[in-house]
Amino acid sequence: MYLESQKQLAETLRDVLQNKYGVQPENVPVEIPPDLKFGELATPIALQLARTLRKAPKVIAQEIVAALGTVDGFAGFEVAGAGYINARLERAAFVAETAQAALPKIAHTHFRVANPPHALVEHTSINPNKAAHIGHLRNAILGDTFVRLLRAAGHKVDVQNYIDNTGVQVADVVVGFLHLEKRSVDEVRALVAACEQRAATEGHTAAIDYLCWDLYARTSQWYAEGTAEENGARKKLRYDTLHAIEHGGNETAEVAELISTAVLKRHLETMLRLGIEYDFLPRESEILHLKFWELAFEQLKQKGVLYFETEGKNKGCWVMRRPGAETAADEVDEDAKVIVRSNGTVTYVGKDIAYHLWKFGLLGRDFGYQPFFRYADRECWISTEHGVEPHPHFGGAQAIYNVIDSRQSDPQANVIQALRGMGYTEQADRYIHFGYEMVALTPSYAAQLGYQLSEEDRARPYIEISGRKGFGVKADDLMDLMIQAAKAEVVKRHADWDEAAVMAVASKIAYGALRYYMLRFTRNSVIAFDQDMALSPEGETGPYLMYAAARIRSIFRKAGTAPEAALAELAGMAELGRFLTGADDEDIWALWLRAGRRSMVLEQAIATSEPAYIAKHAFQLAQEFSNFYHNHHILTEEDAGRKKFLLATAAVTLHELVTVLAWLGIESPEAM
RNA sequence: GCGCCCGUAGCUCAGCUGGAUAGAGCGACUGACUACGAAUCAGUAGGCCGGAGGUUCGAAUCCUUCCGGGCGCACCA
Repeated sequence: MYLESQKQLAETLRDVLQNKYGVQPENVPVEIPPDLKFGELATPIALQLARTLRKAPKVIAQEIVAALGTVDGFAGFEVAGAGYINARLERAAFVAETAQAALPKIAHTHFRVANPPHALVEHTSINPNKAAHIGHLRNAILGDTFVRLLRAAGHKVDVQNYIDNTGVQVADVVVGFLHLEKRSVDEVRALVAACEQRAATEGHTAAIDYLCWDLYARTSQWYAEGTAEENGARKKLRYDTLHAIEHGGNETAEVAELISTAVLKRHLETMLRLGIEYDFLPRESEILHLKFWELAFEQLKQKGVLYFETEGKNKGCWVMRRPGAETAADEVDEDAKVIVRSNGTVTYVGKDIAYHLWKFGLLGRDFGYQPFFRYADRECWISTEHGVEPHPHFGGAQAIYNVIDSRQSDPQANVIQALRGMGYTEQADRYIHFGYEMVALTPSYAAQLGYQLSEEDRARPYIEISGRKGFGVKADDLMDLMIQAAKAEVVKRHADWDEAAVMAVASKIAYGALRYYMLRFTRNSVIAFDQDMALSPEGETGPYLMYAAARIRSIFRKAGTAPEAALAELAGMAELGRFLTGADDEDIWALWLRAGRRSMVLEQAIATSEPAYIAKHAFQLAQEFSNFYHNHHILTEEDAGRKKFLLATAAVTLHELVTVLAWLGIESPEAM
């Protein structure tokens, strides 16, 4: 609602400027003033035009206000400060329309886009060789939330989780199974099956991903703990194993397939706990076996992006210029990125270029598809060499978002550079590296988890999770710990609830707390995770937001009416203005204004690829409601009309809060 | 050496395309439950926005430079 008012004012201003001064500024800024006393919208346009029009800003502002006259939806305009134009909204109309928009039927048609953009979001992408950890959770939660935002805005979105099932990390656990533990293929197969059975009864700590977590650590250690000669042989074994897996069609590759598939299933289960689902799982093995690279290589050579180096350190390689590289034409570009090695094999970036050509539908070849994992209402597909028919089609997107941590911005930039060099500039512009910083632990939480910290460590703002130092938290363990902690709080307050009820609510609180904590920080800020901070009922946390919603629901239970009914009643009320103009009513107006701000915040969050804006918005909404709740007693209000209005205010808050929390992937319990 | 990110209140962080008195949470201190859930709310203290130049009517925001911190820069995946 707010967004519509803002756009309308900008348009009207544009007309006025054109008619009166014959100017067409690139953009007409319409902002939200720092304080309600300045109105609900404001523009500094007169200040901007002062120079070109050679007039005092205040004079221009007055002229514009005069020319604006009356505008639908606005109560008036005034000149303030050095030359601001402040706009006051027609409050009653704004409230009525915001309430209307919250009614179910209208809400659904609100964001129907005629020709929806097709976006592809890739996130999670965990090496399928061990259990997911806390860092992976930030990736998946960020990606999943962004998917929800795009879908809320009416985009068509495919969610992909890229699986590197033929990489060194998988090779390492395969080395562990075959050479440290000396198991045969059949033994590994039996072990995978046994783990699955045990996990079904004993829980996920008995599952294959937990087992691999330890084996992977042991193998990594084993590479370095022998004599120099032994270690050399072990390194060779590692790369021979890797190459056998890449090549396929042998027992080593079969073990890799068994392990990576079983671990992948576990990752999907882990993420499903947080409501995170995928549409398609493209695997590295198919990119290799379906020879995506050969097609890409032809294109790259043809378009001159790759050239064969005949001099210098990269002699004998096919290389590509790095973005922003400047070298004279006759000089050897020693800094160039190698795409094909002198032995003829392709590097990681090369494979990634091929994969991204596929994403944009520019490769001319497709994966085979087969169903892999069943969700409540849909199927998750996986790539395969020879797929089933019929199958859905993925790829060919107009825009892509890669949720990958910031450290990988260099290879990402190389892929974008290659696309640009091939003339796919539009695609390069819509290739978004959705980067984010790492998740660490607060020193106190690291200590709580049992890690030994030095004096120096304790003074740090955060403790980095590091395989080398042995700091790591499995995602499932973390969620279990959080549920236990939440459970203790729920039991304290609801001694009469049965175990199932307590667990259901405790899980919602734990998952919501976790998701909110991962989302409240902007992407390029390091998160120092702390369970107690995330679960705190006070402050900017998930539980605080859920509590606000639970309290509103409680009001409606006591009032004996439903939020929808309260909103519907408001629609029929006349003279809403009388509830919005009193000296004590400013906080109510502020709340409606916040409630009407949803689409504005959504647009901003998508434009900047920053889900944290939504988290912030949800918090402010809850906070303003709590303020309102303490200032106005709803159920004892004697003025019947005013009581209805207060109830509708609570109803619109609940509706907005629940909607926005759903975008964040957070469910709020009825009571907590 | 080159490139990217960061430096805002005691701590952790917001601050939208430059705009009105720089905000929030936590922590500290004061208050508010015989009214809808106190897992709450209200208030107070706390800031030369890393330093210095510059552009602008206007800079936490843009440019230059320096200081301090983090991360990248493989014929590894």
